[in-house]
Amino acid sequence: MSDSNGRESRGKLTERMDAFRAMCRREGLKVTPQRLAVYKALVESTEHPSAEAVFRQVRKNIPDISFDTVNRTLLMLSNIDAAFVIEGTGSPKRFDANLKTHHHFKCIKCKRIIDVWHEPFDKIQVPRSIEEKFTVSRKTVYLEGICDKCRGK
Amino acid sequence: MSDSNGRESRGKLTERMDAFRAMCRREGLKVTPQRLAVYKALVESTEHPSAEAVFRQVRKNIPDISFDTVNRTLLMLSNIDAAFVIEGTGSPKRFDANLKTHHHFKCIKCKRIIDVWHEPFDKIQVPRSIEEKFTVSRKTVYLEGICDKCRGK
DNA sequence: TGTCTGGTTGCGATTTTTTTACAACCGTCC
DNA sequence: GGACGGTTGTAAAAAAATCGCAACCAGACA
Repeated sequence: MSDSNGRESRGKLTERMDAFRAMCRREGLKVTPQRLAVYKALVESTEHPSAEAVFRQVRKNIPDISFDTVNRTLLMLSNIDAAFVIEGTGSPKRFDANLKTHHHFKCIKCKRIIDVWHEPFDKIQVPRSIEEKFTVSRKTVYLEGICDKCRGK
Repeated sequence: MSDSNGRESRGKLTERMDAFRAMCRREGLKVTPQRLAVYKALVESTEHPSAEAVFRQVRKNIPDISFDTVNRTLLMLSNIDAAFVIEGTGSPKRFDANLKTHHHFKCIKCKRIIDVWHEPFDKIQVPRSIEEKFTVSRKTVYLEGICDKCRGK
């Protein structure tokens, strides 16, 4: 179950953590406290955080974790399709563990990334000419511009 | 006029260069040999090159140009809407001077970016809820996956 | 055409972001 | 409980982007 924003409700966190453990085992990856903490931080964030931001968050609970481990774990998550790197036009990489089909708007001023929930976007059909040649693993609508907070300036 | 790929035909290069001169003047920017060379290299490329790649190309004609100038010029081009930074999920930034509405497929293995020309994608409508709050300056469909050349491996 | 002015360039140095190497460590399996 | 092999932390460096400044030159005007 999810709320109107499509975000998993709080009670589902335990379930997602369990599912994550299962994914790791399925992939032959060890379930370590660091990985659990990184995944949890990403799932709980609504900010589409960078590795640096996840690092800051995770460090509150595991002060000795290294940035490298956080970064490697995030890349691992996108490898096993437990999360993905958000499309966008600049560094640093930004991550998202919300696997429900949705889209993004990115403010080019404040770099904020806002979820866009819009049925018609979900239904776009990849043309056959592409589907025949390429294996499309991700399709999404990407919007860019100025957000409400930055527009006033 | 453009061919079936939407790419400007060769004979139009002079026109585009003239148009670029005009854009610079309109923006109060000086027309320098470096800027002309960078813009020309980007227009002539079909590779959606990175700053580094444009740098390598431009250096063939202007051996003493600095990377910094190339990079600054590319960012300038996107500022005046003569080009844009391509959406995508990793560094380095990739640029595109083809302003005709089109979309991209990016191969996550070889990082190649392929133009996607597909009418229905051009017609997607930004939902009112977004349009009311934000100023959308760019909207595009972004596809990601494995390209034909990488699939065999 | 010569001169002036302010934007532009090239350089060097820095910051930011990402990646690598490797020894110590610790989940997992038996 | 013990062994194996993947994982972690550390330090270092590679990759990418940015900054400050003196010399330079495109554009404007005489």
